[in-house]
Amino acid sequence: MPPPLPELTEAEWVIIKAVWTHQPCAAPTIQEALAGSQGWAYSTVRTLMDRMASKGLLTTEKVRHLTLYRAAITRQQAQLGELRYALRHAFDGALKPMVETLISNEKLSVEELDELESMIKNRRQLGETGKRPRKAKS
Amino acid sequence: MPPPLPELTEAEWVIIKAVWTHQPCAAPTIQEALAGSQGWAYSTVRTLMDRMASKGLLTTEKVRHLTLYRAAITRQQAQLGELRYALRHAFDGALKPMVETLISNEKLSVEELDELESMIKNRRQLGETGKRPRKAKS
DNA sequence: AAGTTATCTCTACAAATGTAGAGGTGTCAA
DNA sequence: TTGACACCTCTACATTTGTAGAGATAACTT
Repeated sequence: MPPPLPELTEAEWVIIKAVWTHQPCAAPTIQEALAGSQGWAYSTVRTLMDRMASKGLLTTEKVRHLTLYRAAITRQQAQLGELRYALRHAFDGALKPMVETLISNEKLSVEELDELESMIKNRRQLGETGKRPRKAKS
Repeated sequence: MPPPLPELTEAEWVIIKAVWTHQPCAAPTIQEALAGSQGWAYSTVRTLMDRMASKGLLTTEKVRHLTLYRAAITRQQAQLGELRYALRHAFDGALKPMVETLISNEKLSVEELDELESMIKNRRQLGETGKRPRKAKS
């Protein structure tokens, strides 16, 4: 079973992003894809991928001599896992301060601010009709 | 020198939060403060704190026999460090999708949505007058 | 069939992290 | 001046993470 909301290390992020792009794929494919940015040896990539598979982050399938890998979690799950980690530890679960910190510390164009604003409006309507996010557990 | 935007491990978060609350403080104070929630031995707490000090996350000052600890970074720095990690790895630096994910996956009351909305309005004004966040580097 | 190439498996090792025991030393109260 | 107590230092060990070499095996080419 993949962890529902995983936390990935730096190296794992690098790997899984390449897997999302290339899957289903073999380890050498990933090694080559990352050769430029990381310069990792084949055995490094392979070890990382196998460890990720035993953690349930990737799945493997053996086709003859070849091992095919796929991501066992979606990008959304991984993203949410990372956010929840920050939310839990850095903000004690308080979402508003977290969003505040983001908005006030990072650069956003006026257009992006517009889009966020309309997202919020949209969101409020769901709230007022009593609808709650399906995924929100806790 | 403290790292400008640190990333903390789970245990480090637990420690530094207690230090923010109690500082300046001795290791036994923190150990006692966390006894209920963590049940860590004194030497565990002490080792963690000393490692954090050598990483520049805490400072120490020796008063006679006693070692006094203080946080070397503010809560805001630590929070931002955590957020930047997520932003960099999970969202490839794209802030808007990150905020979107947060807003659409987590629960926010209508009041909180209101507050976020007015933050955004406020933010937009800064943008339009050409003002840029002082802290935003990159 | 033999050589070359692609892939795999196994093993290893350093650094970081989580956790703690054992024993030393300074301090204060009797 | 001797305990008792508080706090300290040192050492240790398992696990996770980052990184990779060496040698085995399968597969393709001629």
